[in-house]
Amino acid sequence: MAAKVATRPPAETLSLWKREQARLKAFVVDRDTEAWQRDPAFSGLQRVGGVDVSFVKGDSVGACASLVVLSYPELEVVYEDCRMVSLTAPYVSGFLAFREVSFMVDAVRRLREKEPHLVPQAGALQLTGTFPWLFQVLFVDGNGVLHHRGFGVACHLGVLTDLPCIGVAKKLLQVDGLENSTLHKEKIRLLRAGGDSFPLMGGSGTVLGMALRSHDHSTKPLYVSVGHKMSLEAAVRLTHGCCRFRIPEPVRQADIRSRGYIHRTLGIGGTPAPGRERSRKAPRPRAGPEGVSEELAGKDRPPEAHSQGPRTHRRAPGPDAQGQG
DNA sequence: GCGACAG
DNA sequence: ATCTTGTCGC
Repeated sequence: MAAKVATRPPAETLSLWKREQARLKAFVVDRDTEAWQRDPAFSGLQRVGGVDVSFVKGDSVGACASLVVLSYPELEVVYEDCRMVSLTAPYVSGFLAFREVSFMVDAVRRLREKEPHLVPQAGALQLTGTFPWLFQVLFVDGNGVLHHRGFGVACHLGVLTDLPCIGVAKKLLQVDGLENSTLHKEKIRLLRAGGDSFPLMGGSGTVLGMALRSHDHSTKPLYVSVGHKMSLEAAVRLTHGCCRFRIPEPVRQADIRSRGYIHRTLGIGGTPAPGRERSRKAPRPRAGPEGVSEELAGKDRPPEAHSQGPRTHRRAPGPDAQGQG
């Protein structure tokens, strides 16, 4: 049965949420805090994470939250955690975090708890200093400081977990004077190669984020903004370095896997199809967080097979990611 | 009434 | 955010 979640929150609630955003915003660090972030080749970066929440169609409560960890620079999945959750807050633009962020924090906490179990081959993972985060930066589906009040979900998650976070949105949030104008579209047209970008300046003269052409064969840009503990420049450069396709691989894998989990668990649509769960050829019912298995690791083929076409060389994620001004 | 609306 | 179907290119 498709349960329903509260409709639009009363103004009083939104007021509280705004206050909470303002309170937490003071903790955002919008500069590089880690050595690898300043390294031209991101030397020392070994693990990148991605989070996403997918929804059950026709059900405003049921969803799947997922966290994946990928190796860098190979971008192969080494960890996956999918979990069914019950949403309590509706989606309100500007308040996305209040709908999704708690599940993401939970997933991070689960990983941190079972992390000692997972640290694999001692040689393969040379995390110097080693309070060994299994991942060192988290990609978030949504904006960071590019937000109505400068505190999008990527900032929110960053502050709550104290982790470096990058906000990656697929559409421009038209805020602080930013608009999807003719001029904006023209700037997009001028992005020629993967890694090209231009700054998004708010009315106050501050650069809120960057529009990034994530790879050579992508026309629609990504909108990258600082979440936490990372400079915008490093965020853009790393985002480019994590794009096999338009969407950064950590977020893309989190999305694919959370949707797949829903599909396998509930069947097509929102109908709990009891027959489907087991009748499928895969006898293995679940792939839980435990999976650091090889089957989970490299076994998926990207849907967009043509994107990796004749052009063999990707741009090295080097100092070429600046683009227009 | 019109336009905007991260996910 | 969500689904579907077909089509194209390699």
